[in-house]
Amino acid sequence: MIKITLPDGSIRSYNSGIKVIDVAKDISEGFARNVISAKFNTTIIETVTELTTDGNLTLYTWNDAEGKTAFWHSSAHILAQALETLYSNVKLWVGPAIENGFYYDVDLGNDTISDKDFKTIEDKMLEIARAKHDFKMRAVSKGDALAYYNGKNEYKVDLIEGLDDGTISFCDHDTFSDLCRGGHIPNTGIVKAIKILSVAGAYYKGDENNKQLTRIYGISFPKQKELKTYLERLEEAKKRDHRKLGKQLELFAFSKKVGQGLPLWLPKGAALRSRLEDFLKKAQQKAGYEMVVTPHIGQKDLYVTSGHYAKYGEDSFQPIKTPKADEEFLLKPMNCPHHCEIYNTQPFSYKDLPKRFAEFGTVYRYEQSGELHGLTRVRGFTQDDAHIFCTPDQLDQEFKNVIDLSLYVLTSLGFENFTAQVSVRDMTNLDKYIGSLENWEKAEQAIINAAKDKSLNYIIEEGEAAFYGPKLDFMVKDALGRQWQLGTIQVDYNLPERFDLTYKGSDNELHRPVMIHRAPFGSMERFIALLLEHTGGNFPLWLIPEQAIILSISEKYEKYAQKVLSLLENAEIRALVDNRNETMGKKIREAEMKKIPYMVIVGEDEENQMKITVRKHGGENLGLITVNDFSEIIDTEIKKTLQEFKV
RNA sequence: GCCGAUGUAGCUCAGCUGGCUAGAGCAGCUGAUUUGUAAUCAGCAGGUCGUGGGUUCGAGUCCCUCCAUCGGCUCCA
Repeated sequence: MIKITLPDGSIRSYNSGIKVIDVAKDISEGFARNVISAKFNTTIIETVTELTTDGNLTLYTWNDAEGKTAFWHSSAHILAQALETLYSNVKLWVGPAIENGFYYDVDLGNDTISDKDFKTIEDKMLEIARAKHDFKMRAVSKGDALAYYNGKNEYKVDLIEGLDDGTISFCDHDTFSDLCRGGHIPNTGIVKAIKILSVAGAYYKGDENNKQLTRIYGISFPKQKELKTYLERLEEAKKRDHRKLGKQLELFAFSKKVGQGLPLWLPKGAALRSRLEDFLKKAQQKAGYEMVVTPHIGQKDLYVTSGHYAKYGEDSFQPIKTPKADEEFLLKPMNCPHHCEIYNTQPFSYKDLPKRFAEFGTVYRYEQSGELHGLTRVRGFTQDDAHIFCTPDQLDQEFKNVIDLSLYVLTSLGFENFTAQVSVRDMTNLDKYIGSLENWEKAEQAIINAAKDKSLNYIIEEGEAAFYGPKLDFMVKDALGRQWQLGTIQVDYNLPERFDLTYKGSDNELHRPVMIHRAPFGSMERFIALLLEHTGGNFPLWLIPEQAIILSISEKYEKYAQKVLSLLENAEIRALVDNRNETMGKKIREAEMKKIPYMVIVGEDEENQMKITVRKHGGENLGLITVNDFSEIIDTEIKKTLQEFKV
């Protein structure tokens, strides 16, 4: 009898139906344990492996993350075999499962792969899959493993050299063998549908000084139908792409002439953006921030003092020369140095702190051209920046306050599925961090406590902290599932030191304040991009450029339409009139495509009764109502989505 | 920056293996129509086919350069 722990934790016992195919060593979590590849009856197992603990078998199915990982990792093996068959000089590096699918990094020698070759690769993979080869794990000694790859594949040799003898295993299927730590489906036949998605260059070990390998991305499924659904979803997601919507809704544009990565905000986009700024300004004012304004450039010396010049100087925009030979300015890549200098304009006592300087500060960074991406990654962008200068004792409370503000911002705009990434020190390499151990300890605890306290969905990333302090970043996914960082909260012990910032303590001695960098939106550009993708362009009513469009049934009602417009304007509703000589059907269609939330229809009936007919975006008809009623509907909806920030 | 792909009218796209004055729909303009909940009809106008060079009797189509965009890599708000 074999007991099976199901993914939900429940245990089921079976007398038969499980057929153990193979046992090998699995080192996936750094320790050896037995692995059993199993078949369950013959049908259910589209499933996947196989972990034994205390003689129990944990069965993962296609619906578990672990199951998908094993499924896709196994698919990567099939891809590798296909590539070895099709390309004679191929050298394999690694082929892991990723969130959606898998990839394999290979050195193709002199061969290249382009999307014209995808079909051939897919066909070869399907051929291998259909043959139902079993995946078999096999423990191999370090010597044997090295001997196998020596002279044939320097990448694998390099990898094996870093491994401990006794932890090395291979996976075989058909005539194909690959160094592998395990996690497979029982056989290749379970993979029924395969799509090669793209090729890309990827640096060996992710280091851009190394050779660039070819990375082939693919996805596979146990059923053809699932592949079809997946590809359809991908198509759907592309429709929500902020670049497409931004053009369609006339929010922003790019111009080759202005330069890549430099967005131009069109009237509607600019209005939306300033509405967002006002929203945050209002909350920040309540939270005790003071607005400041600083120039877009600064002397080179400013960034030498801050240390940014040494770090980014080479990669930034070239210095701006002036008629004076020895004078140099830089476009500002960040606002912090300017804000430090604002702090330095007057002496502060501990009673004055915290000081919170906020600015919508536009910064410029010379990002690599291949990195630019719509509004999410640009070369000129505006941060909703603020720097808080406080005493070490105030850090805890300030951090909590900033999280409150960030949460207010994110939830007010409908972001619910965000994660918080807490970046702390690499404890094995403490030398690279500046600031006292005690302060770091305090700050890291402050962040983790705050994250717990606010019951954030957070993960702790060790070693991800900047050299100057720990941080917490809010991460959000775009329409295609790519993660982006939005808001950020960073503790900084470095700049106060470099700019020699001080305050007078109760002991009449000078002390060093702690600095917090924070930006709840992250940047206006990226935030609006992700908001576009989240809402599909159906922004909250308080934010959307046009709240209502007045559609006249015919040109005969133009006067009445204009009258309604002025009434709506008086009620502070953003509206426009479509009085073109077109049919109602067409006007509605266009208003729908522009995603205008309310369509106000005026014709003979409306004019006679001094009322309006209202249709909501999507089709709901609110019937014949007065302008006052409509105005109240709008007010109510806005109040529902836009709450005041409470300190 | 690197690997791969793409670039035809304001927008979305056709244009096969190189062959007459480069096409369509939408948007625009003009006219007709005066419209009741997702496209009224007709006409007109609109393009140095991303840029520069090359091959050819002939290039939107083939080759090279550069620019921009897209998918990744490294980096990051």
